[in-house]
Amino acid sequence: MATIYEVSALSGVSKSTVSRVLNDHANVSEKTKQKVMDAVKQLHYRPNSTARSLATNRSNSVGVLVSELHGPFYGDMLTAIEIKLRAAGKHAIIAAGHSDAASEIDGIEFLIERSCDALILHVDAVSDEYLIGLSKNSIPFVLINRYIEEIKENCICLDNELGGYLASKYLIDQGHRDIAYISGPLWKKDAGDRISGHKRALAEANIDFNAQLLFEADFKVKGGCDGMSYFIAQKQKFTALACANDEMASGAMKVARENGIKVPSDCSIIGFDNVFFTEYLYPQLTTVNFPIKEIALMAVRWILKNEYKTKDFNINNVFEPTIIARESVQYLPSK
Amino acid sequence: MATIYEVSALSGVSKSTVSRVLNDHANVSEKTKQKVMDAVKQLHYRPNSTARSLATNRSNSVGVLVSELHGPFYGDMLTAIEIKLRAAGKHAIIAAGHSDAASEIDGIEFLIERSCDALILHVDAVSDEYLIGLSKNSIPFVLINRYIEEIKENCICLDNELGGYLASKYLIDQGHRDIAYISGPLWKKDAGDRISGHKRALAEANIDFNAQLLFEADFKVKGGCDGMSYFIAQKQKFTALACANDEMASGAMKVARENGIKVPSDCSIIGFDNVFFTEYLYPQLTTVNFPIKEIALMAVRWILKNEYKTKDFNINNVFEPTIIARESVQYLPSK
DNA sequence: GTGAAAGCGCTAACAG
DNA sequence: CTGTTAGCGCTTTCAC
Repeated sequence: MATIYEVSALSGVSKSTVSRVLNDHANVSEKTKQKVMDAVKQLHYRPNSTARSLATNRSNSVGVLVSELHGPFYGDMLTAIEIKLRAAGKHAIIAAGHSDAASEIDGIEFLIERSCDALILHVDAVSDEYLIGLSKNSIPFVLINRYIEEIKENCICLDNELGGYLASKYLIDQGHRDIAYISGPLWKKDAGDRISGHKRALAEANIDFNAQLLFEADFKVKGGCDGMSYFIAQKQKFTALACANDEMASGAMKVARENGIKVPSDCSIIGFDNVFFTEYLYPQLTTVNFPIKEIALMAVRWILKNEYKTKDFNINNVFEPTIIARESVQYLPSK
Repeated sequence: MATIYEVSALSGVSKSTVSRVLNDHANVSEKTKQKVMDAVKQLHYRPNSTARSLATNRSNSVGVLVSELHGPFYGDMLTAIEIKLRAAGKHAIIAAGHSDAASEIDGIEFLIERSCDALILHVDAVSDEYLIGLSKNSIPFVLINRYIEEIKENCICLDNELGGYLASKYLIDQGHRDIAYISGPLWKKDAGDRISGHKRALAEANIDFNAQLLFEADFKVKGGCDGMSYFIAQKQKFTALACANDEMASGAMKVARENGIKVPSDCSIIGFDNVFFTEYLYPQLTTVNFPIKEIALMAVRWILKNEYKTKDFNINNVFEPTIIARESVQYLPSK
């Protein structure tokens, strides 16, 4: 790899000047600029960004930490972030936290060390305190899908409680009163919020919350399978099932089918997230839309505004979920 | 952020010595080691990896370039890579190429600039020549899912031709002779290989290839929908459909259902990749297994062996696909 | 407009 | 065992 020295030598100017033309600084004559550019081309020169970072203490790259790398949800999020960042001439450095506090902190520190200018974090295991502490640090960051009062300006999230409420309200409006619920891990904030919304909807309709109709799973397909199997074994009556995400809903649907339970005629099912494949399930899954793409884009705007001062965007910190009605929920006439 | 100078000052030793203990070099007395460690702890010192990279010309991070960041396929691949790399104390820097040659090259150069030690590439737009040229460069890289004769040692891939062959052979063995095919973009090597395999299976069974039963799509769900719609409109007779990937198969299944075509009794469908959600479709999709996780892991082993000389792994360059029989293909009794 | 020189934070010979 | 001295490749005052 050619260095700035060689460019300087070949073009016959000092390396300061080379640096100037490379960085579009004012006060460089057209002629020398041309000479430098020619040398650059001839040598296939590309500045070494490590050296540049060291000198400027700035890397034009933002670190993105997500809990998981797979799953449709994170995929959509990362894609949106990468495209938007790249369009702004910045780069994304992506790492995974695997929903484990130590691993998440390790990931954050890795990204800071790599001299990222700013961070986009989607973490759930790390404590609020850690994050609040981090905010006193110099590195700016946005938190996706998490709300912490003390640093709410840094948070961009969905109103999960409202989502949980809307889902169950939708079921209730369709005539259901015996509603089972498959939750995510209750220690996760979003899982907790969604179930709170569920309970609020029940309360509003004067339906007692039945603990036997609650199953705590893991946000994965398998958990949905387990949940449905559990409910079937319990022999509890339920005409509808709300799931805290779509993967679990698809698992539940599969088990229902295997047990001869018809969806939606025997049991209505509603998901959460509106992940791409919900549309390809049979029946197509009714779910709650999680505008993850918009949220991810907003996170990038936040970074562009607060770290790179590119433009003065309006930042919207909380997004509202909406119901996507498809085929998996059916009206239940009251007896 | 504290620097090595401050650690040196606080502990009362030179920065070389600090550097030595930080890097576990031999010949440092227990006592000074302790002093340094104390200072490190006290100052919350973490070495700046940018400076370190510049000095060593090595970053302990490997660049991963994929065509897309979303989709179950890439998600599984990235997860496997990230976990394995991290277990070896290395880090992944991930970028996307978006199946566009310029963008892919840009991504590769970005990763090189960031002084990655090695690269894992999953690219399809960039030319063979570029890659061959790159191999003459100093940076080692593995190519996932692409075979180039000249640099075959760097390639880790699936035998796509065999996969295409097996899929259609499976259909033929089930009694089908009128087989439609929805392909990926034909300029992509893997799409081309898969269809070659399809043709070989047909030829072997003395079935003429019918160009009207071929639809070139884009490997996306939408393409599968379009393909199925096209075949229906054509009014060509076909009792089975092979799709070059699962997303397209799911799209085709959806359109079939919307048109009253029952899968598999009216039309058998086979996919390719064995992506996680195939199991949650209805009927569950019969498909060709693409051991992407194993392939991704092998790529990391390649890097560990060739760049970091950690262990002398055995490298397996080509993997074989297998049929995963589920519910979407049915035996067709000959008349 | 352009060059010289210092320095970003760290590692790596080379002495001692 | 430890300190001194050069850099790694680039940016950035400060002179001219």
